[in-house]
Amino acid sequence: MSTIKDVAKYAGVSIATVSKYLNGGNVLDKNEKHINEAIEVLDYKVNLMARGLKTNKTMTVGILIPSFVNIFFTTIVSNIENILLQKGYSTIICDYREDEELEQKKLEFLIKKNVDGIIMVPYGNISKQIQDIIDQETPVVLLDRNINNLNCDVVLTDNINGSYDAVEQLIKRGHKRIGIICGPENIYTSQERLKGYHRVHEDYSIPIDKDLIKYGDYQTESGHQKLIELLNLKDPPTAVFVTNYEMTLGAIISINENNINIPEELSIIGYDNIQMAQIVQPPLSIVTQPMQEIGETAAKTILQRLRGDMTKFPAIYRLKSDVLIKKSVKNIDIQQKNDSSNI
Amino acid sequence: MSTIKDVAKYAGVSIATVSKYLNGGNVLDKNEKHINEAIEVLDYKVNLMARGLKTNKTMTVGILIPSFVNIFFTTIVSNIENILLQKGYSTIICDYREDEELEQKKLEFLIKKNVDGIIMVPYGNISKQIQDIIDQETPVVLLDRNINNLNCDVVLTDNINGSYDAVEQLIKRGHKRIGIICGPENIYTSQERLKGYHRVHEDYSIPIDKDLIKYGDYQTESGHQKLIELLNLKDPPTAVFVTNYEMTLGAIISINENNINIPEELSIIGYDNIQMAQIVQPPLSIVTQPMQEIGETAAKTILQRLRGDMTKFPAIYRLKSDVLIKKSVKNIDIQQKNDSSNI
DNA sequence: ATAATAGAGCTAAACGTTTTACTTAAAAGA
DNA sequence: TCTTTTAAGTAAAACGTTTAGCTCTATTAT
Repeated sequence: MSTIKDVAKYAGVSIATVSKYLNGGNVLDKNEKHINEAIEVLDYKVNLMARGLKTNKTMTVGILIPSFVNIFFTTIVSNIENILLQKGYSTIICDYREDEELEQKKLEFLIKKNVDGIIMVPYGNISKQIQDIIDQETPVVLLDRNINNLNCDVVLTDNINGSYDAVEQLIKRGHKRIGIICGPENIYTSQERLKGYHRVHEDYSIPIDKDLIKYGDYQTESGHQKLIELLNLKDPPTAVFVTNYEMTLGAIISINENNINIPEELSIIGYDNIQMAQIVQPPLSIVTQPMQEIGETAAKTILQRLRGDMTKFPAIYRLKSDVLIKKSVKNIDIQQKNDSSNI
Repeated sequence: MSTIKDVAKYAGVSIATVSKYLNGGNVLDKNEKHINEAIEVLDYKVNLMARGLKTNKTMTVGILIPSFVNIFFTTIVSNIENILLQKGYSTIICDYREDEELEQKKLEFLIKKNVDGIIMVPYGNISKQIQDIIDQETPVVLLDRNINNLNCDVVLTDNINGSYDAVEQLIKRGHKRIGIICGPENIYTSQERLKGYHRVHEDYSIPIDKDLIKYGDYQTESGHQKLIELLNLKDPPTAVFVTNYEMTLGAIISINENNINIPEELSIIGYDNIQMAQIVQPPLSIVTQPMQEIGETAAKTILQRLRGDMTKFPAIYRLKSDVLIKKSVKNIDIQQKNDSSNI
């Protein structure tokens, strides 16, 4: 492996001149030519370890997500990675398999690796560690979930209004008993999505039956389980809103297992992931999040901070989600009138 | 940030002694105590750049996959990452979005990052680059796809027999006109899966109708498209074998769009990903690959090579896949007899 | 008692860069 | 023409480690 020394010797200039040129400095035209030729001939590649040692930069961003097998997060990561790469940054991507302890360990690991910045989806009780990292001048961008009382840039989806809009669509189609399968009570997105459910009920003056609110754990199996619980209620809901992708999958499995006729017997709105929405019959209504935009915003924000630009810190980006209503939702206004006349 | 110098001073020993201790050397008990105390008090963390500069190791493995949004590959990556992390290696994971040019660029990027080894799923015409990398003593492990005439460790699934077994199940249930949706003709797994299809037909002395062989591109849309083409044949197949996850998804979409009754009108066997197999009604028969084992094997192999152990190079690991037959496959032996008696 | 050996510690050089402070040459100004 | 300014080049130190080769002390063998 040839070094900058070899290049300098070959080009007939000093090491400092080569280094200067390599880092965008001005050199005489003839020297530029010689240096370029030397680099070409010697197949010179800068040693990033040596450079990093001097500059105290690794040109690396750590990314920490709950799971590699969650298409929502990997889509975002793919976008982030591509943007950062273009700017010369590489990424170390870790998942913590939805494990609080592993989350801490992997975060430590990233710090030990001297990453210049971190983009992460927080999960457990990790705000102190994050604060320490920020205090040591390493920028952090939070993804998807906010942490209160933490001065940190964060990119969120507007979960409250996404949820609000979805449930509103159900209400407008005559549904009054609407089940919701939430995530864990202590998770940010879960709280927000439930809040949207509450608000829209309030705004339309529809009382909420506590039995219709089920708390899952954002995993497939809990979606499966909680949907059955909803169906087994004495007075079951006419529609169900499932608040993440995995649980939606679980709910669909339940529906298939029990041969429930969608939307005749039950209307359903799910969350995320358009692919699944397409293969389910009838087409599934969903709340979609702007995954590309989330990735872009996170990447741009960390790049800004890495540049040393701390304007508007801490920045909160709250991106809009979209509600796509398909055939999995039934308009029951008419039927309900029939029902009441039958009584 | 405190350095090894600070630790040495605090502990009252030389830098060399601290370094030796840090790297597993023996020191006097009292010195060990002092050094540990110093590390604790000063919150010392070894500077990996400096270490890397000296040792010429980055303790980093590059991983290159076709797509971050492909659950087959991300599952494998997750397994690899976790094993490598335990051994102190970090990973730089890249995807090339099924783009030959990007594949080359990202591979170069990994090399520029001085990774100690590479695990990758090859795609385009990249054997020369890989050979160069191996020649420069950087170990490479190929995943999922083999490249002929390249001396390189490789971890494969036994695609031929996986495909053979799947189609055999169809034949045993009386199917004689079996459609196959293959991947691109130039891709290794695609060729192997088609080979299995050919072999089993040969072994059961069933002639192959060329019209029943369709070449897709391993993307969702081609599965969608090719299934329709199969259905529109004058003499359509009674069963279809779809040879990867995305195309299976596409095929399911077609089936739903056209309200085709599975398995009454068509039997189907898909590929990979158990989650989807569960949400489809009736339950989908699939060929599953041992993703955990693939990841483990790849990780262990690269670790072995990084250790300098070159026994049995180049090693070829050929792991078995499994065929799960569910209700999406119909036994048409009886019906066929009826059919013929009706003629 | 002395020589040989083993074990631990130490000094100093090296890894490949960047960067500061300085030198030199050329261009501009008086 | 002589001085000042500007631009480019250079020597050398520094970044934080590892490691070869040496010294010193304590133990073992003779």
